[in-house]
Amino acid sequence: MGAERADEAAGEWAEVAPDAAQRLVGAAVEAFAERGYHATTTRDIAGRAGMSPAALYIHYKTKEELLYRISVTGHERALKIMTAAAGAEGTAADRLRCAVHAFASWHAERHTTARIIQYELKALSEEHYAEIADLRRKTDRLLREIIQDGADAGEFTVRDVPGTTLAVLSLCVDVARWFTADGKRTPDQVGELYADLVLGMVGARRP
Amino acid sequence: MGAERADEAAGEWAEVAPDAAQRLVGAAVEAFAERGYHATTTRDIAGRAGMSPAALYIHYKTKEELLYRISVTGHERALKIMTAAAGAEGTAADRLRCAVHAFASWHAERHTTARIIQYELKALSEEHYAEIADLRRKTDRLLREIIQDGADAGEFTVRDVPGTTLAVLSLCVDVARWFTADGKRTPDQVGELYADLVLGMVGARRP
DNA sequence: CCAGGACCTAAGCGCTTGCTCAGTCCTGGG
DNA sequence: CCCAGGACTGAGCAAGCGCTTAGGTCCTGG
Repeated sequence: MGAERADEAAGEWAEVAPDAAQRLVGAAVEAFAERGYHATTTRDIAGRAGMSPAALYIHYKTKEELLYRISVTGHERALKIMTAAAGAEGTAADRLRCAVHAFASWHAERHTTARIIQYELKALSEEHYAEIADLRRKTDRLLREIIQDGADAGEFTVRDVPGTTLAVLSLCVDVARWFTADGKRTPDQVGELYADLVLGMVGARRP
Repeated sequence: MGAERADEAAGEWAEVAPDAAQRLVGAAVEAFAERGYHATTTRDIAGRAGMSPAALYIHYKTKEELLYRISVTGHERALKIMTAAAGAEGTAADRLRCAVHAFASWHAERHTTARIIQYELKALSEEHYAEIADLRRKTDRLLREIIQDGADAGEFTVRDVPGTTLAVLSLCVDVARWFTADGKRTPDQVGELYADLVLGMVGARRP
């Protein structure tokens, strides 16, 4: 059965209580990432968590609430990563390297969660979407500030700061689409490669 | 009604005959791009095309066949763009600039079609997916050859040719996710920006 | 020892889905 | 004029959907 794999996935959601709710969110992440939100049935989620379909509704009001919880948690974690990188010591190039490495490798390491939060936004309710959009704008702003700092300091050569910010975020986010655990690159190697490529994009590649 | 907008979208599918089949594929592109394949109903597609639900099945055997047709046509067009760029005259840098500009701006211009062919692959049947995967590998190979040429000629500074190829493709493909017609950038401007950024990635930015 | 709440299930409701089919309409060749 | 055949529709089927309800079983504290 898939119950064991669902338990593995639930490791990322260790702070969710009670245990049944944690198993359900783990199962939902797995199923949503594999098949997509709309193609996943509540019966499938409950089955992966080793429960009857009705058990889902004791812990979550609707299927959409499950998606929302996953989305909030994921976005908060992504924002935290970007905040840490933006607040680090060093030159703008150091901070950009750090941010891209962390952001890209997170999208590889947690590609199941990342896939859901990046590609199922349209399945959220309007109110929930608005909340998520706010978190996304904050992440965007942090990265833009790093790039703007580097441009102001003459470290970077950037023609279009918002456009470059968009491209860098887009590059990192799309890792979730193509990354597979059985590929030839580890998440850390992806982070390394991407940090290097992005420093090239802003004209600040190390010698 | 949405029928007029579906007709507009069908302009891209001018060679599809008869007329009803063309309107249906236009309506399907619009609906799939807006809501996603699984969230789109056959009733919705038929309705946008101004027909009854049953009319769809005269021209297409299943809903999946409609997705498959869109996917094949889209991938063939993307491959054609990449082939043209790869076969152009000039240095590797010229060809890379040309390829990225064309590929990225196509993903912006035709972002509805592109969104479907890039993000609904998992909804295809196994046989159809295999056929599409072949087209994707060809596109990938063409871009990799350009980058390899530039690296061999000493025009580019690239540590990891397959990895860089993956990143460049990923960057262009993801345009389909974020691009909207009412944004502040035209498809051509996106192509321009992206070509410039990618030349930076390979360490060959023009002065 | 048992009351009561937390947790879970079997069964199933009302609805929507992809798809079918008998029959109607329309067009063009004889 | 007729009528063959393709395009299309109205009605609807079987299956599957999200979600609810009635009723159990267990665990805990008094």
